[in-house]
Amino acid sequence: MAKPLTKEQLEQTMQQFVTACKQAGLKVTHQRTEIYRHLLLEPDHPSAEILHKRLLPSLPSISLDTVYRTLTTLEQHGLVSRIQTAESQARFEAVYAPHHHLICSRCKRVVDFQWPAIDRLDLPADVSNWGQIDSKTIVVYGTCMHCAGH
Amino acid sequence: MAKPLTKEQLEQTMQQFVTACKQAGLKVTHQRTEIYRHLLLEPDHPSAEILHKRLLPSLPSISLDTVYRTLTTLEQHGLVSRIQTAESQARFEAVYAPHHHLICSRCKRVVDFQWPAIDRLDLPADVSNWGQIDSKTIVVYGTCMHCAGH
DNA sequence: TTGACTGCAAACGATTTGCAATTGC
DNA sequence: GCAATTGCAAATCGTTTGCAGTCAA
Repeated sequence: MAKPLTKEQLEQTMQQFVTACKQAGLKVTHQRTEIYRHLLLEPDHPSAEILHKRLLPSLPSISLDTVYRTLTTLEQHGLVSRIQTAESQARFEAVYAPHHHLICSRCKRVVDFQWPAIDRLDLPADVSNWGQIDSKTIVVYGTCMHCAGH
Repeated sequence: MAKPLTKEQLEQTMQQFVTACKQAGLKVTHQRTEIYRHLLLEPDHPSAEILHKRLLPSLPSISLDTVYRTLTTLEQHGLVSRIQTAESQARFEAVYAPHHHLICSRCKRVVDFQWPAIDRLDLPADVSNWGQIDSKTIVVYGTCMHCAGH
């Protein structure tokens, strides 16, 4: 279900990120690459605050508002997505292959899963009257094994 | 896609609400019934603030914090649900039949739709290793007809 | 060099809280 | 009458913003 990137995949994705930034007219700053790299390294949908804490050891001077600003900028350029939870803090992830979310109601941890069968399935007919569809994501709520006890 | 309640359905649902409150040991206050009634009357997933504005004509003294507190209380008792959007303000709805959400990226309006085919479908096998599933909801992002232009 | 980006501090908006008065049971 | 609930005001939390200095191109 989870998918840690290999060293090569990480390098390659970082290269693509740099290219995408340049194409978008965004400057490739140390802060931006580090933020993106950490999103890839620990793809557990961290909040801006958590991400900031993770960045401090390698970038002691980075400020929380830069993290916020960068995530917002990258989101606007489709490189990062802000995910929908019922919590107060927003959570972020690097954009990649279509996937869905399992959210534990207790620990609030978000885990990705794939469900190709759904991705292929067409929405009900009457939805097409509503408008133009961009994405569909399944959000599953429950209690994870860890929280359930054993 | 949308489903306004008939007068009888509204009455009946309100009765069930009162019963559920009593069963949960919650006092049936005027504020609580009005909040719940308005969620049923205009099932457009209002934010606490919008709901508060709607309540003011009939309950001029109701405060915004009571609306927040009540929604949180009712949510804890499973009578209301807080829905997941990528916005800063939370949105709420009365709990009822399983349904899914269409969210317009421009106007942020949330519309319900049914998709029984999905409700029946089992999740991928490996998800069962994750834990106990409570609910699954599809969140569809796109641009509604109204915003798209014609 | 120069405009985009950053860090700082202060502002902001959404939501929560402590407390005294009020109300349902 | 008593505990739960409310309204008020103030506090809190997450996030955004103005500004002056800094850095990638």
